Amino acid sequence: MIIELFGWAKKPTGGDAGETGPCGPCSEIIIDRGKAFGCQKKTCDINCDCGRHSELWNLVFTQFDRKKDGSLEPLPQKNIDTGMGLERASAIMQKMEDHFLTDLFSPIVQSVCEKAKVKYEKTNIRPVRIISDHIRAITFLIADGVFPANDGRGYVLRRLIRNAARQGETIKIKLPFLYELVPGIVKTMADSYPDLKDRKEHVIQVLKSEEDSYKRTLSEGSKILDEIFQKHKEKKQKIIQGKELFKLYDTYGLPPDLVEEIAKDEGFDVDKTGFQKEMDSQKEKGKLAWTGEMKIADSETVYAHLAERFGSTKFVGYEKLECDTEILSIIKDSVDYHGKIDKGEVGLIVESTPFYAEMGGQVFDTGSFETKKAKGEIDNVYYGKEGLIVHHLKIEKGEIGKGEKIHLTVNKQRRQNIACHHTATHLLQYTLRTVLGNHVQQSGSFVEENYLRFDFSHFAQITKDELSKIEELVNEKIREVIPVKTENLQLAEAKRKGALSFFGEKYGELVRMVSAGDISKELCGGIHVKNTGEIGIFHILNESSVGKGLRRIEAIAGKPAYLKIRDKLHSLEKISILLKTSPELADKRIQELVEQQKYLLKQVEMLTEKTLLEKLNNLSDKIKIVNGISMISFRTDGIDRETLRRAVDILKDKMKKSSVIVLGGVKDNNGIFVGGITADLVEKGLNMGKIISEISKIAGGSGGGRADMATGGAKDINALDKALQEVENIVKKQVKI
RNA sequence: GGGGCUGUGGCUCAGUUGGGAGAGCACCUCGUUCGCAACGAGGGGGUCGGGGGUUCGACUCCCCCCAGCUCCA
Repeated sequence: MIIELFGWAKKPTGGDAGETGPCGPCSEIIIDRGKAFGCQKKTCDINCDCGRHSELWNLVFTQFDRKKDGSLEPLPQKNIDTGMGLERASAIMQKMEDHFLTDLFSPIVQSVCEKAKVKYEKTNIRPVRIISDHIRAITFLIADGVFPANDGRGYVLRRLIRNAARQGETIKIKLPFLYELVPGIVKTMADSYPDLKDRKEHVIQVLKSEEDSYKRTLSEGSKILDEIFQKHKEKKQKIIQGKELFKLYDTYGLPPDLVEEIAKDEGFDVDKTGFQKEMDSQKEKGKLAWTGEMKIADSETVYAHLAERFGSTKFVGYEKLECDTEILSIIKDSVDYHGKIDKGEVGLIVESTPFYAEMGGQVFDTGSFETKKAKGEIDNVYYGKEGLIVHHLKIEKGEIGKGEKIHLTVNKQRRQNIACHHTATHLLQYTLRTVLGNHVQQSGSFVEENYLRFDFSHFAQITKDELSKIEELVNEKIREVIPVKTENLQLAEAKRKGALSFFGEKYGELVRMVSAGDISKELCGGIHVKNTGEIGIFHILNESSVGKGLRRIEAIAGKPAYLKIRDKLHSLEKISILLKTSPELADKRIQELVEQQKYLLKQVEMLTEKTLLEKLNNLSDKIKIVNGISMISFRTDGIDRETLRRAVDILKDKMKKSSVIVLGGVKDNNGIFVGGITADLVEKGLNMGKIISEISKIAGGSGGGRADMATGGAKDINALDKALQEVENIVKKQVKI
């Protein structure tokens, strides 16, 4: 029997009742699977969670925006959210009680059980279900090009992996194990998702590496936890505080339930409510930091309105660099503006444009505009809403208004440079796959006027040799002057022709394929040169790691590359002139100089020490003996703090027991004091820190240190000698006490 | 985007109100040994992640930046 229910839904992503945001009425289709599936109780109805009634499908008619005061404001754009659970549907179709026993899941469940050497029953059910569910999601996410990371969707993936790993432990499977489940999933799902097969190795590699790294994180965390146990045992405290529990999780990634388990073995309790408190306050902080987004939300609604009214902006930039068109709307301060505007910066919507808006990793075009009465610059172009291109104008002269004709011109040189970099990026991807292997997969890219960045999956460091080879091969393809073609095709047709698509990117049915001869075919909406020869030069600037298994290459192409290389050569030339050698020998020469400098510094050190020793040898007549204590208080200028300290050490060594040494001097117009006393005097209660502190004060400075060694400074250099004379009196005073 | 933690010799790390940069392993030299992590003596090696500031003096305190780990969104 099918029951249809009507109700009210908050926004589909959840949240507390009474929360603000989009909402509307909803209907749910609930299926009554018959008494046999239920709890048999008389009270059993659709609210009973016994499993007899199953929500098969739901529809949410989102049409209001709930304000803080509880009022409902109609949304400018209404929509219907609908969802039907595939697993539920198949469970019902196959008349199964448990989703995990349908043919979608049972092979996965089986392999998990085999791996863990457990049966699918009792307390094992929960962990096995979680692992089965997660590993499937994990496999698809990684196959779609997501990498474990600490933000965004990559973070969601990481959480899934860690949670699954955690569940594995409860049924005694040791990390790493998840990656071994991947082949089974690929086998089960490959019929419906043939792409999965090609990505199998990639998924396994990424997953295994993430599992290994999690294992490391856990063992690092365990060390910290052991320290906590140790400390608490000393204090005879048998509870792990909420704050500590939170810190273990927040900072070291140790899940609280794992800590709880280990703690129990050690006879400890954990404060879970305290943990929750800390967690809530962190969430609160995160929310507060979000308020800065409000303004953007404002302009988003304006763009939504405009997109509804005018539809997509017609892009003519593939063929033309300038065009005449009509002003449809002017946006000022996030409002659709109706009057004339003669100054400042505004957003502009037109009927058609040659300007490329930032998308697919390619930077926007810039350029200029002109109407009968006005002209100015266009310095930013972006999508306000899907398909709606917004131009950011700087009006320099005259005034503009809605409905007027306008002439738009793209900056040609800049556009050409961007095209060079974009095509170069495609050649780079081809080359990477040739040199490093087909596992290379684009995971991000950015192209602008004089720079390109390409992130891709690769599991080892790239050697210098490989890097030169890559640069060399790209340049070779440039010199082969290969024509670059673009064609619009059906998605299936493009795939058949072997076009590379960017995993995780959504494509419509009709796609644009950019190909350079036979070597590179990619689905791409960006701007390209007509022939690889236009690129001229390609030069790699840097190679680095962006994260685990992810590398980044930064490069430069076209005229900017030529200028860059020329600058580099110029500075090399300048360097070689300074070094009085040829560019080829410059590096060796620098190495020599560095070594020489090190040697010379050491010589200087040795010499100062030597002269210092000679000086100190002649000091015996300056020793004063008072109450059995040998005292030296001596001025020697032009010596730095470090050397004076060594001098004090040497003297201490020479004079052996019961000695007080204070050296003072002026270096670079600053007065310095350094003093030391022998260990036996420290025991008697003498304190050099105090002595230095006092004499520094006399000379208008301050100072201090340890009982056996101290340093200080003098601002009043003229009082330096007087201060040194005072040493004797201070020592006498200290000895009396 | 917002927090937390970490960054010290080739490696693993210590460094306690700011006051001489250290240990273990590795390396080099000499000697004793020559049965498996040999021993003893001596030695080389550090912009204390980078840049500012406070101070007589900063590995240590303050500010900014970079990298890694981690949590939240």
